[in-house]
Amino acid sequence: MTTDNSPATEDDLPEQLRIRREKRASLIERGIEPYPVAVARTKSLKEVREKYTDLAVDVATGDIESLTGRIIFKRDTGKLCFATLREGDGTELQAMLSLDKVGQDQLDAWKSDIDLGDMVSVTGEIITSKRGELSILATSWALASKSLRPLPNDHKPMSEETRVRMRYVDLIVRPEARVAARMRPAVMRSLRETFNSESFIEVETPMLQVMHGGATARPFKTFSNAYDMDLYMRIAPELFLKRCVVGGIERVFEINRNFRNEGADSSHSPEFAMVESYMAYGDWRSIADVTRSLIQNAAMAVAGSHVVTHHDGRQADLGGTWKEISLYDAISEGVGEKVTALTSIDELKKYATKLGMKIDPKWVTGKLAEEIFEHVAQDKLVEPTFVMGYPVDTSPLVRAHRETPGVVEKWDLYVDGFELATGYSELIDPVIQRERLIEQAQLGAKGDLEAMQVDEDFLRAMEFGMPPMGGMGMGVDRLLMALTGLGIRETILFPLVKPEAD
RNA sequence: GGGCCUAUAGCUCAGUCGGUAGAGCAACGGACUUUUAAUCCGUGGGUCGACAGUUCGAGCCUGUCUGGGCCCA
Repeated sequence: MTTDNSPATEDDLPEQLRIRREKRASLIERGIEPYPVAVARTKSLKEVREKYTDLAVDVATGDIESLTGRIIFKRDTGKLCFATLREGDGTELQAMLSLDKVGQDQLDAWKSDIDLGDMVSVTGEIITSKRGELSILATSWALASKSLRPLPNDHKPMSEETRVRMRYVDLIVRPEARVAARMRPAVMRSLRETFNSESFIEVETPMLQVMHGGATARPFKTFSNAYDMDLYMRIAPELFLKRCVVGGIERVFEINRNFRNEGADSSHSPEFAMVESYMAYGDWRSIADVTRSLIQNAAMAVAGSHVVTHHDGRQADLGGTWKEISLYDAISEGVGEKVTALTSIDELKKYATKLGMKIDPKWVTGKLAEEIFEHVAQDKLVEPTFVMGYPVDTSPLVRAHRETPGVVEKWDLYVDGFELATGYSELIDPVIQRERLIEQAQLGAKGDLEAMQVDEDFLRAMEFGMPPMGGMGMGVDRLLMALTGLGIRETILFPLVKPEAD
């Protein structure tokens, strides 16, 4: 936010903001720097907490330290003042200022100049109070940064909107926000370690693409001035990772952002982190094993167990091998009739209508089958479940099932009722691939905004020979959701939010 | 895209039947040398999301718009 120092604006400020600006001005007038370049700091609060774990009540250690933190509570009792300091990871430590240690002037200055939210450096002895609280008893103190805005009530949760709009404040006041922010990098690290231990190589492929592909989704479109042409934000890295495999990076992965210009809700964000991986000489089964390892190792890394505890206390067991169901078996069970990939669209429409579903006339046969599946089975997909065998017409990059006609070797992994990951035996025949992409392009020409384009360079790469392989993709945000039970906007530090009205 | 809920002090929220706007925390002034959301006494702080309408009178009723949340397709 830009600062506006015009007098009229200053006068319009709410009382609490105006008072703090006045305090800042007063400090400067008295020659006290409210934003010093450096303050004394010999240890973190965490280091002090870890060093003194078993002190008795009312003990003076003789150890002098300089500690910093944000003031989160203040308690003044006249000639003795208490303050709770908090540092970034949430570690707190009490600071004490007494008249006999700091003198009248410094004590008065503390009372008048220091507000909740200010950052300070306190120098003094590490002690325990008469109530046994580990504390630093100040001999001197200095302002590290003056806060010009009051912190929200530390004891009431901020509204969901305020939390998202002011994540920086959320991180100061809400422990769950601090945990969530630190869980994402822990999961990322775990994913990379799992890949590394299996000799996968991490690559970075283009986010700005000349044509979009690798998934069926609406892309964000942008424009390059230098190249004078339209570009697309990538919807998936798939086609580039497969080029890597053609080039001999036989086990490859990428963890990076994808962008999809579609709806946003509690499980969809317009930009989301995705891990995608390909394994030469693997297939849908071997890549499913890799996926399970990635998830279970991530659970172990953040929860110390394959059983994770959600924020609401509910536990989810991600351990062991996971249930597998067949997509078409589940549909057949749901509609009470035998349904296969060869069942006609008219039959499917009849079943869907009987189920009370609204049918989009643009849906192809396979899409309708998937919709029926979601309708009849989604509630049953809470424990980790591989749904095996998808229709060919919605999966243009997957090879045909080795036994079942009309089906491709694709699984979706469901956890907590949402789709967490997908995996294929990849289509490696360039001639069939071209046919599939041409079909997609024809859908696109008919107005399907999610259809893929024909990527001639990708087809050329395939024509050089692509080894048999398994591939997978998994939403990192959704993995965090599965591990924590949080909504996607709580797993993303700064989710897209519309600007506040003036 | 459709439905429902929601917007009031810095923060979290009350606000009855349409009749001059309330609480807790926070802030300001004062007291207090062992507090743990300290306590006690006192004080201030509001364009009730925006615009229009109904009405003698609107935080409250109606409409439109904007932001946020939930559910559905």
